[in-house]
Amino acid sequence: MNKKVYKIHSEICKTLSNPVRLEVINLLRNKKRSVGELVNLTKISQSTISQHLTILRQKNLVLTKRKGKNIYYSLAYPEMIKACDIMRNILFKQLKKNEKLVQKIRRGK
Amino acid sequence: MNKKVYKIHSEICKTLSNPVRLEVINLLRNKKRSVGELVNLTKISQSTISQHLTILRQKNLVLTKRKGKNIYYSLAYPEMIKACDIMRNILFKQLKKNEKLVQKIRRGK
DNA sequence: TAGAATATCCGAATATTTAAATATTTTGGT
DNA sequence: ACCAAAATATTTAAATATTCGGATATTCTA
Repeated sequence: MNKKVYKIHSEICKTLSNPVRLEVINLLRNKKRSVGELVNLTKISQSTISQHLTILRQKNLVLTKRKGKNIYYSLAYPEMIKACDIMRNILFKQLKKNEKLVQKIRRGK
Repeated sequence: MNKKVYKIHSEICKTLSNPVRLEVINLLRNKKRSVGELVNLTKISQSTISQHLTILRQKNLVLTKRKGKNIYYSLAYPEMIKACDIMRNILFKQLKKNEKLVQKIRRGK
């Protein structure tokens, strides 16, 4: 595999490696949402949300469509959700393992 | 979804958002590999490879097992590869779209 | 216990994140 | 067509984080 592929791949991952952007992506899972909706749903500042949407747009991970006063964002590649879900499952497995470890240590005392 | 989940998820993605670590993960796709093997296969400095392996270990994304003089690394969650492959497919789709765009612009001239 | 394999420390260069302030864009009413 | 207001985007700068390889340290085996 060409090194350039890893570089580009890493940039996609970097785009996903921010909690705000992951929350936004998750909110776009099956619905288009306007910027204002995303601000309300996340309770994150308009400026911050807009900046993160800009990043997602620049990386071509979201699409935009104006409807009246609002601009609606949606996922450019809905299969992105699958990748996120796999990672979330791994995350949950890790948490469970930690729980078990904590319990073992407790019992060991 | 709890904000903490997005935070942890973002840390997994951050761990993946480096070309060296992605190359290592890809090399571990179906084989255990020693540090030296990874250095030789990637042509990346021993120091750098080791630092990235440390990060992968800290995030519990790889497992280690000593065999003689070598320490062999393997994937803790082989399904991680699926997530990577989905992202790589998205990446390829994006590249194809760009190619097509370039051709359109060329024809338009 | 020497030497091979791997890990850590360091510091300079670079990148990311945030919200306030400000700018831009577009609508909807007249 | 024009204007006020709503919606969204951009700029800025300080705080923080990441990355790299050389130098060095540690660990383990034979």
